[in-house]
Amino acid sequence: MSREEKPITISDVAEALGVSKTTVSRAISGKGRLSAATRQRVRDYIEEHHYMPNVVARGLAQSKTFNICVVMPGTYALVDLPFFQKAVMGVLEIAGNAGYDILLCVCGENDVSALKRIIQNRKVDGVILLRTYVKDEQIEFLSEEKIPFAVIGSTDYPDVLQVDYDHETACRELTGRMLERGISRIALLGGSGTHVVNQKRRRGFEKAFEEANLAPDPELVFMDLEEKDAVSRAAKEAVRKGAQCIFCMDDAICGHVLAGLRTQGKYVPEDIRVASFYNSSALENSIPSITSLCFDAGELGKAAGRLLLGRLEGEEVLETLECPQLAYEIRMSESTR
Amino acid sequence: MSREEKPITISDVAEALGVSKTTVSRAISGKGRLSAATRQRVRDYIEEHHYMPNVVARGLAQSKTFNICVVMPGTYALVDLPFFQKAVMGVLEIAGNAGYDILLCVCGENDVSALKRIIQNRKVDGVILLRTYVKDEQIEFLSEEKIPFAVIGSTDYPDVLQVDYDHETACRELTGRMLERGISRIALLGGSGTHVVNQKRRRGFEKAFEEANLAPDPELVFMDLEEKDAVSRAAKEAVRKGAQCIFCMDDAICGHVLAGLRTQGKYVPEDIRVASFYNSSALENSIPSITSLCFDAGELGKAAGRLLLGRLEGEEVLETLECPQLAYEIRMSESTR
DNA sequence: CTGAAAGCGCTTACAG
DNA sequence: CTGAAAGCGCTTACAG
Repeated sequence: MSREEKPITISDVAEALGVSKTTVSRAISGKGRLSAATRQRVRDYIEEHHYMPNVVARGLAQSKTFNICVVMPGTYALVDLPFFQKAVMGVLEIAGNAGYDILLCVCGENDVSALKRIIQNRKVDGVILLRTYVKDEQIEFLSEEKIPFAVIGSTDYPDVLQVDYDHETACRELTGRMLERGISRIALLGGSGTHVVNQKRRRGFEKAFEEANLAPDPELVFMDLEEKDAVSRAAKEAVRKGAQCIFCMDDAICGHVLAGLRTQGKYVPEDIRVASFYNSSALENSIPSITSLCFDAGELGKAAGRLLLGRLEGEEVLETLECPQLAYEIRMSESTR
Repeated sequence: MSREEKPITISDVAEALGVSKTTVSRAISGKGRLSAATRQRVRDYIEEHHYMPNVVARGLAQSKTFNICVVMPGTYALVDLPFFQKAVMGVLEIAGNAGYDILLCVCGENDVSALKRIIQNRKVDGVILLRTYVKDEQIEFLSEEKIPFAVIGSTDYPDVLQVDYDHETACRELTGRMLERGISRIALLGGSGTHVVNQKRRRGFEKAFEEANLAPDPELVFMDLEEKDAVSRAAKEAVRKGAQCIFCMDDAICGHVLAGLRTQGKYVPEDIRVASFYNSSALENSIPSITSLCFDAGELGKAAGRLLLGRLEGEEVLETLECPQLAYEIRMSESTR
């Protein structure tokens, strides 16, 4: 079936079989009554002649596209993180199984124009956001437009399908373990505070201190570190101020911290300990191995995919906020010995 | 314009203006004669009322989708490489500017079923392959079906739009530089030999030796290294066999080599030198800095996007094979001091 | 310069 | 159980 000899259509099938298009359509979709005999006849023919319904035409008739939009964050540094790549693959797997495809979109925190265009062009049936912000224009827009969507990450906006790990608890636990060992001069290096996940991580960090009747040294908390140099400087500062340990909010920051420390001739864990609130292949080759929190980005992608598809296909009742508490893992390694 | 109050259609516009749908359609597309006055009237109305044509309907009428499919390689290890991520972003930028969106697809070297489904569902107007194989089922399928497509990487299949750096020359040059310095016991560690790019790299490596009237030690060539452990073992072997330098075919392999050497207590470059045929953010934090070949994956993505769009929009004459020789960079760093 | 009408390939009330 | 017909929202010969 090459492009020249035009693809066979539902009319061709109907004609060949001496039935109506209606019948063929029903045999395919399974909707409406149909004698088992004719249904089988149609299916056999279709099978034999490799007929494939034109999804676009079906979409027009049903106001569906069988596409879902996945929105990646626009910040250059972020896009590089294996996290998003893995999450997309997770969504892809679930969507593919249900006959949906993935339309890619990149949005900045303050520029949702790409998403708007896709929605207004009606190219997709639903959307999955890979990252949430405290004030989130994407969510506001999608809610306003009443587009079905799900987010990876948490949000306080009402009625949104969301899936996330419990970052706050995870960070609290990891921090708690260090405090138990009497290590309390801990520096915290993080990215943008406008990301919900970074806020949760920070909150978990602080909670662990509260529970131990301690308080983190504000001088050791460095947020909004958006690029490599800023991270290196913060790491240097932390060392200078006598930090015993550096907590990194994600894998990218951790990579930069490790590089910065090596430049300074500081050894991990002898001179200073290091841990990361998110592990990834970016840290995989590190020696020493890095103490870190392990989350499965692929699982998040799958969960978000299932949530959205349920909303798309299932009963409209599924209006509830959902948040499967996925199980994270704390991996204690050489870097905090 | 929320989803409840149905989106305004071309008929609504026509009715409101007291003209025909034909006229509205022409005012938008710019095709066909139309008085400047009415055209302006239509455009003003559209602007004011935020009318957006339904791209799906237009697609059905024109047999177009305004989507292009980007095919990522399915191998787990590969998907992680920043290269593909960057390339996709490049395509996204070009496609977006032309009003096209990106449909994502993952294909294994021997499993093109995902691509087939997308094509047979007529979800896209064209395809971009991010990786080529010596025997390439994707290319065979797309050629057979007469689907417009472009590839990133080289191929010997006839009549395919392709864009690539000159890996062979680049690798030859880098290898040559080491040989000039009298360093000739060089190990080569590479991934699958079924990838065109890996063959080119190997060929460049060998050519440099030939030009110097030397020959590489076959014992120091390790191909088809598909996972971390295999790479580590190969690195160990290379050391044991007295290699002065290890060339890594890509960033992932290089990362594993560096980790493996550190485990063995070998220092770079004191004990052994290391260089990589592809640089990426994965190596960015490495200390010492790594001698490497630098290619811009984003540029490749953009070039491939332009090629395909030209083919899609432009004259059908554009049947020529094209291959802009993009300029690579050789970055000599500490790891080969 | 402008429009009526057919068509893109499906789906789905409505009849029978 | 099956079909004729209208409709999804556009585009495009063909007339005028």
